[in-house]
Amino acid sequence: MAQIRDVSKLAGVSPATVSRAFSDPGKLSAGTLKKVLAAAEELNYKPSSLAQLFRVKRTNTVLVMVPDIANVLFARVVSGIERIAADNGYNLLVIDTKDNKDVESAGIEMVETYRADGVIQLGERALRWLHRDAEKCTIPFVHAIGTGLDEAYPTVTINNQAAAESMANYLLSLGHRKIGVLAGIKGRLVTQHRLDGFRAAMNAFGVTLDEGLVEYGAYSLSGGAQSAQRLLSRRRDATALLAMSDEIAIGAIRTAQDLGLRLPEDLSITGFDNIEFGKYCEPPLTTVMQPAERIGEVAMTLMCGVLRDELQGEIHPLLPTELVIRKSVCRVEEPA
Amino acid sequence: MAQIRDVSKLAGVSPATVSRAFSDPGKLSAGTLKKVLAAAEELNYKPSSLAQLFRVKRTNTVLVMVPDIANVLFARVVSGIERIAADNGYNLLVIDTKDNKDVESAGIEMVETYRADGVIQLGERALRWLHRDAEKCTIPFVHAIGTGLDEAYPTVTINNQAAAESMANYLLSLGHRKIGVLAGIKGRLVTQHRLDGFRAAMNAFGVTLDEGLVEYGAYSLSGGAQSAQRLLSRRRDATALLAMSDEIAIGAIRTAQDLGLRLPEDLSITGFDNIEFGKYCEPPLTTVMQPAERIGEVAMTLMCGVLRDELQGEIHPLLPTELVIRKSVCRVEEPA
DNA sequence: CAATCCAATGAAAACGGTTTCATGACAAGA
DNA sequence: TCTTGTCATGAAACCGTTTTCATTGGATTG
Repeated sequence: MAQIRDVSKLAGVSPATVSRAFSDPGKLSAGTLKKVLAAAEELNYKPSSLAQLFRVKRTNTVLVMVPDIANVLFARVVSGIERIAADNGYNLLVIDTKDNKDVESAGIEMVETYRADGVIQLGERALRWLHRDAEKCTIPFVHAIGTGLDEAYPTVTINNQAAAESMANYLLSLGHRKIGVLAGIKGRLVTQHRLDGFRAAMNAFGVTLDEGLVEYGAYSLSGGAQSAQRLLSRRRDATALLAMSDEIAIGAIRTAQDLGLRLPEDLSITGFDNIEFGKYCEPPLTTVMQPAERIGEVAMTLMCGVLRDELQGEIHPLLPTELVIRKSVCRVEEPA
Repeated sequence: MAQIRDVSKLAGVSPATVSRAFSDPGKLSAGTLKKVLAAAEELNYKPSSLAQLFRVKRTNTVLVMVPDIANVLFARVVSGIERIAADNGYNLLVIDTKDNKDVESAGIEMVETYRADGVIQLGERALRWLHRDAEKCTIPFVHAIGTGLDEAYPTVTINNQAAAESMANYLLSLGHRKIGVLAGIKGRLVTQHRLDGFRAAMNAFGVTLDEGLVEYGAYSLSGGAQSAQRLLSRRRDATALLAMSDEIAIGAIRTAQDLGLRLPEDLSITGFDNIEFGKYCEPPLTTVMQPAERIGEVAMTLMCGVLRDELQGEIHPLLPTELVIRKSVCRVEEPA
């Protein structure tokens, strides 16, 4: 590969001039610029990013840490991040953390050792706190699909509590009182918040949450199928199941159907996220829309702000969710 | 951030020694090593990747170009790539090409300008050929989920023709003769190959493909729904629909159900890929398994081979597929 | 004991750009 | 005409490592 020196020689100018021809063409006279560009073209010269980045000590790269890249929701968020990153000339380094603490903390190191300018983390834990000296950890950091709204770093997520509450309200308004909950993973804050929202809605309706009707499990199809299996084999009095993700819901639908239940007549089921598959289920899934791509876009936009040191506006945006009513829920006859 | 010079001063050695303490500790005497490590620890020194990489002219990074990162199948392949990359100390730069030629050709430039050591491309077009001088384009390149088996660079994919053929055979063996095809995008080679396999199977059974029964469309849920809509509104004599992806199939199931068809009694439907959702459909989808994660793993393994210049063995592996029989297909009564 | 060899280390030259600072030419203003 | 300012350009320092090559002292060999 040709180097700047080769070009400068061929064009009869200094390396500095060649450098300027690429980084700040306005600084050169028209004649020199043309000469340099011609020489560069002839030698097929392209500045080495490695050398450039090393010199300016920026990588133009942001690291995205995903708990599971194969998960539909996360993949959509990444897609949104990617779009904005591309628009702003950033590259994306993607790491699938597999929920593993060690690889998460490696992320910080990547910024400290200049492999990335900042990190966007998706999901529960804010890896920032894994740093041995969290208070002093000042790397550019954005947390998406998480929960820490009171943190110093930007976060972008939805109001999980309110979203769950609105879904519960919908169910309640249709007469459901015995509502089972297919919760996600037990310790998770998201799970907690959504459960809180559910509880709040129930309380407002004067009914208290029956702990026997909540079942925890993985945020996945099989997790949903299993949770539903456990719940349904224990309790058959629920008229509706509120699942904490569409995947859980779809898994539950499978189980319910295998158990011979008619949906939604015998059992209403609701999801959360609004992934595309929900629309194609049988019955089509009633759910709450979470703007996944948008979350990614906003997260990356915030990251751009941080990196350019011109962050402005809300740094804890709460993106709007929306009830998506399809056919997996029906009215339940009020007991006489 | 502390630099090598700071550490060397504190430890009372030369920068070279500090460098060796990290890159090749065996070269140092036990005493010096301990001294250096202690000094580094005290200053919280970590070598700057940027400087290291610049010096050695490698990035330890491979670029992955995905047509659509939010697509379930591609996301799984990326997941496989990621696993192997992590195991081998490589980072992954991910670009969502959106099927856009311009961003695809930018990928080559990223290698030429030292932003990545090589590129793995997923999907149809081998971007390598976008290079202005393809023959001379010698960047490390691996093509996955593509088709060019005769190329000079490694490829990893499945035998699309054989896979489609086996599915068609299965359908034929159950008595189906009027089989509709929900093909993917028309120009695509994958589509072509799968169609070839289908045609071969039909011919072997002595029935010729009815062109009126093939419908092209996007490889997506909505694409499948629309293709099915078009096909079914035109022709109602098909007893089975062979879809070229699970998403197409699931979209078609929705359409068929909306049309009031009972599945599989009135219409059998088959998919392709074996994404997880297929298992949870109603009816559960009969499909052909494509080992997505494995494809990713193999692709990255090949890339490691190329980068280390020790490529050995088959460079055009054809990964095994497998018929996954569930419930979306039933036997059709032979006409008397 | 002298001659060799080896292991441990340091000095300094890369790596390929960017950027600062100096210089010279030329135009405008006094 | 002399001064001042501006613009285009070049020389050289610099970014933080790695790596080559030279040096030293101690161990090994004949």
